[in-house]
Amino acid sequence: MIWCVEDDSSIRDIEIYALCSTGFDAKGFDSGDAFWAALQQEIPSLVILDVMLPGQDGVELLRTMKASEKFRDIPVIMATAKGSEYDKIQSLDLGADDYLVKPFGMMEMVSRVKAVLRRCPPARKPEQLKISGLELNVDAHTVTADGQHITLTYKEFSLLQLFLSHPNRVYTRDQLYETVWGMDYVGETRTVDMHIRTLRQKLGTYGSLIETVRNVGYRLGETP
Amino acid sequence: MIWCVEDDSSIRDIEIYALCSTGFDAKGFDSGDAFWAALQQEIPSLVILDVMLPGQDGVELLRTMKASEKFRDIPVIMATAKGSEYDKIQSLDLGADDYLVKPFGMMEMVSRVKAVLRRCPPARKPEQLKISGLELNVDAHTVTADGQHITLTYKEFSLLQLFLSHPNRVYTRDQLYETVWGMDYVGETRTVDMHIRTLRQKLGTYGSLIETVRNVGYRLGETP
DNA sequence: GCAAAATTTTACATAGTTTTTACAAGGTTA
DNA sequence: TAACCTTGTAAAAACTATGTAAAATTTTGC
Repeated sequence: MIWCVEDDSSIRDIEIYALCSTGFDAKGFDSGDAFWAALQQEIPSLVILDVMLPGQDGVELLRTMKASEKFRDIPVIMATAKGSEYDKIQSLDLGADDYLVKPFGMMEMVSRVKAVLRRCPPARKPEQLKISGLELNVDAHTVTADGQHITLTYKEFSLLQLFLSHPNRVYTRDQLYETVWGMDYVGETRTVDMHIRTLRQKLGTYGSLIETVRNVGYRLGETP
Repeated sequence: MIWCVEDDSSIRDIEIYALCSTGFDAKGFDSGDAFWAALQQEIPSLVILDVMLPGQDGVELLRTMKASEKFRDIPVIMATAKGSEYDKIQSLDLGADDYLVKPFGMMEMVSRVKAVLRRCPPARKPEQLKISGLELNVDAHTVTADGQHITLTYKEFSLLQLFLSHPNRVYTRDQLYETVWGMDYVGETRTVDMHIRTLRQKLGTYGSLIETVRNVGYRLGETP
């Protein structure tokens, strides 16, 4: 998914059209604010960012993105009518991957998008789930609390993974059983409770993050 | 080491000067042939390639490099007076990482070099994999532990190579089987476990680096 | 084609995990 | 407060994945 942030709708539409007809999936935003709001929901694979924008300035947005752990790795191509060397250097040194000066050809834009993406695809980072000092690494299948390694069994790990992927959400025992055990929960058994217990114990201080919701199930709170 | 391939010595010298004064290590070549000859000896970390060159044409050189397994991954920035969109697209689609149109500012060039290198992290050579005292050489197909040579069979070597290429990551038996054996793992067979065992034995002290993740698979830890 | 090496299968032991059982503790409701 | 229900806790029982050894099979080198 490629995002085009550009206030001039005619340019934006052409960009999106050019990208889509090349086989990319593209979406447009007419202001920095709209872009920033959408960014909280979804991570695009590349952003074409206009410098002169209503709302937040493109360079400011770039600076904020590169300062953020979460958005740092999103490739950015700046696009603007400001073609001075200073402008280019500023953006590139801030972390932009390329800089296009308007008016630019759509074919060139597409080629540059491809060139940048060619270098980025292995942008896969290890899937990490984290809440306060509690970290779970899916790839390594490890859990650490304040950097200290914690040994969990398979079921315990699965439980914690489920909780961490949806903090604050309450899971009934049925749901937990069906998700982690992959079977229907027929009822009278203390298996889930048992595992919650051992998990809480092993998590030490962070064990209290797992809250009991009486008559419903369990939930992972975000604050200790 | 950054290489500037450019027949105009005044431009070449400025480029080299700009790069060197930024802290890069730069070297110049005045013809495609000289560049190509040097390439057989050493792999630069980036090449700035002029299009109009005596001897071999820059675009031709680019095409040849990208067709070669050995040189494919070297980042290339094309630099030329030919600024037509067609020229840019051609080079970018051939695999160039950026395209500079002369006359360009040296500061911009340096920023673009940095931008490209940022995305092509370390030109890591995968032929030497190492963890603590355990070394695996892909080219020589040898393994040493604290300098002591260890004889591994083909499967054992492949397994260890896979582990070393992604330390800490857990591999399920399915994944190991599919990667090393190249077939679908149907299930009930102890083949993988068996090979893990012999591998552990042969690695001696380092055998304990291969950790069992119960119900999941195996992982190569980074610390003994 | 034979011997040696490598690989795979088989079978069993073992260690660790998972589940069950039983009861205690703590809330909730009448 | 008592009866009732839900959840926490502990230990034992049941179970299962993995370690291990040796035999069976395939591949390789000569």
